[in-house]
Amino acid sequence: MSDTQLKSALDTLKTTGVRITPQRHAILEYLIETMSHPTADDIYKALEHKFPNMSVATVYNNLRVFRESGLVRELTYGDNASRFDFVTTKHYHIICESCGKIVDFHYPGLDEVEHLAAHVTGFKVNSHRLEVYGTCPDCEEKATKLQ
Amino acid sequence: MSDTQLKSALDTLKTTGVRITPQRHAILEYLIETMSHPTADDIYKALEHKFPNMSVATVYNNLRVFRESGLVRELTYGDNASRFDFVTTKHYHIICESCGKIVDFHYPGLDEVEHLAAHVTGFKVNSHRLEVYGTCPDCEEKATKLQ
DNA sequence: TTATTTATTTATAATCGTTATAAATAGTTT
DNA sequence: AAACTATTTATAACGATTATAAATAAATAA
Repeated sequence: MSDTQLKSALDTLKTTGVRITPQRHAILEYLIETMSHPTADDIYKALEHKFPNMSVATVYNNLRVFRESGLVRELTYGDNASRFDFVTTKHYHIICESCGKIVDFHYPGLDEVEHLAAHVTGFKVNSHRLEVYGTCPDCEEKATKLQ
Repeated sequence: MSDTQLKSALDTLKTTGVRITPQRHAILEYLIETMSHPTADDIYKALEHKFPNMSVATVYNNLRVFRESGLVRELTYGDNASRFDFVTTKHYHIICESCGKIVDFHYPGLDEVEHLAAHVTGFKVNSHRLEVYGTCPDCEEKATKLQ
């Protein structure tokens, strides 16, 4: 299944005239197979045994290429490093404020909010961002144990 | 009305034992009276005629104090500068992807999303963030004129 | 095939928002 | 007034990201 995802992603790149280099292949592969939401540096470190000479800039450059092709979503967090997410189905994120863990959850699209916002402000709406913040079960348990 | 907002904000600070310095007063005043969502640097520049010797660090320090007191909300945008918003009523933001303008809009709290997320992931939920992205009327008009 | 053009990678320096640090100043308490 | 504490200022440092230029690889033309 993740194999077909990779193939389809490579196809998308090919049809838009983006060359598939070994580095790009590896970054995509890693993004698909990992269940985490890695930073650029995570990816860089995960692949350094395979590409000892790869530059961080290459990771950033290619993540931008993937983002522009719609294959990857960038999750930005203020001063902290962005996290990157291979786009599969539409989902939202819940983030642990204690350890930073990001977990996916599904929710029917909030079309209503978009419509209301468009109506009230006169904007032409493109998209929205929704994130939920809290404490994950692990951190919650640790916190209660300490008391 | 913004006068009572300022007074109540100063009260909040006083009761939590935070000193009210001229700089803090001015920053709060500016945040309340401006209808924009300024960056730390915007605030710094807006007040430099009044406080020629004020340091940028002072602006950042005090915005952090205000945030921790719950008076101010920080809106983070990846690599770009954070924007700061005096907390009045609960509202969401719609952001123009062309010029960066931020406009407020109201929407009944998305409690349902929080509940679902908590249920599905086992997290203890604290808050959420929702933003809508699009093009503001001004930029939309400019875009159509160019064609 | 070889030559030429173009895209990509690498290495490194630069940028920019933000924070840390330490000295100077102002305010509070004794 | 003296001692203590909070705050401001000035400046250096940090860390994520981007810009730059040279080196390399791939694609196309001759």
